[in-house]
Amino acid sequence: MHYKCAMARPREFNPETAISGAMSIFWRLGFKGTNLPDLLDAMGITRGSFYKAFGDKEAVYLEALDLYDRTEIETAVTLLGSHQEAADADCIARLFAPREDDSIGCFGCNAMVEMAPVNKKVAEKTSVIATRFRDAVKDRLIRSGASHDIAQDRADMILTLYFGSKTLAKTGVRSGNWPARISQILTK
Amino acid sequence: MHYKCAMARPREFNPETAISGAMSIFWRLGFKGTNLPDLLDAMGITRGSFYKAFGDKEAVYLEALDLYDRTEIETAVTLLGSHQEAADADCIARLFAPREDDSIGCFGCNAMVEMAPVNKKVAEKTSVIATRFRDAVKDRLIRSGASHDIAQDRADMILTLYFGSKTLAKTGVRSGNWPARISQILTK
DNA sequence: AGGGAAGCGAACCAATTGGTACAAAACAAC
DNA sequence: GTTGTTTTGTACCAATTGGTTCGCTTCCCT
Repeated sequence: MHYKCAMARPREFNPETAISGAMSIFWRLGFKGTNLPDLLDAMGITRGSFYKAFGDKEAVYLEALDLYDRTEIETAVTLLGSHQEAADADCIARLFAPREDDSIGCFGCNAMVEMAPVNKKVAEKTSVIATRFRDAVKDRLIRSGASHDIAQDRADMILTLYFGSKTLAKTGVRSGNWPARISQILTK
Repeated sequence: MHYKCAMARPREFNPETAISGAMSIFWRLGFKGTNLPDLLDAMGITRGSFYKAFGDKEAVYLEALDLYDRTEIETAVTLLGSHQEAADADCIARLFAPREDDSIGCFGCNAMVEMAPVNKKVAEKTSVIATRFRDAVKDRLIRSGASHDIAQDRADMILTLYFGSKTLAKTGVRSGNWPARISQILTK
């Protein structure tokens, strides 16, 4: 007789790794632009494991967004939180630096545009991500001595510029010299 | 015997009106998010007419982008070109005013995010649209006495803010008081 | 009036979509 | 080794996808 049997056959894949693969392809191709075969390929698992472990495509997309929040956004928030960096402007401008492939943009921004208007859960997550990012900028400015209102206003501006620059980068439209521009904003 | 017969049976629909309907639904749902039945419904025509008149779904999407350029963008460019409006800041801030339904964002921005990285023609058109918009801002600032470099920089900034604000609006993230912000940018 | 060119719309199509079923396989506990 | 439980992978599925075919209709032109 048995009382419990925690795990019969162990997983052959690492869920975190699989979600990371999902994030990559969703980031590049979007939700509707990614079909199951390609998604499974990117995750390195087969259909059976996919549906058993995660439920369905939407659930994986939401998990990918969570991972994005825990990694990319977290990195940015941490960077903003550490004052070892030189000036606020340099620290913030670093967030605007070009990536390996600018045409993929920002996953959060992509999700906002493609999915937020038609999927409440995505709308909620992307809204939280944007707010978290903005608040990290705001908190840093407050710690640097800005008033609450000034910090709020500048953080709003920087968040908006961030999303705009990531969007424009997807068509290859260059949008100028960010370090100079950010410091200009921060000095009014 | 006949030599030419330009048109046997006349169209029962207005192509411009049909494309306008296509623009509406593509704007709201995106390219991949719009299926043929719904697209045909929005255009008010049937499959036969659709493929005969336009070719395929992609061609209609490109036509819709052209229409967007000729109407929405043209309106903005014209507004920027007329100096009957009061201050530059007020004129530009008007472009940031909320629309009936903010969750649809800006069609050009949506196209940039969803399609530009995977469709060269869309990338080209959206790039042209963004550039045209930016140049209209720049030209206005130059006409108001700004130097070329200053005008270029401020127009870049405003374009980026525009795209960012339209993206953020899709999740309902409010991004503040635009008239004040624009005038702040224009006065350095 | 009648010939011919074009628009129209429904029936049809192959391919792809996301998702399920189920048998074989792998392991822990006994 | 046997049993029980879970993962895995393939075969399968219905529904939907964008697109084509083709007979019927419309109406310009002589």
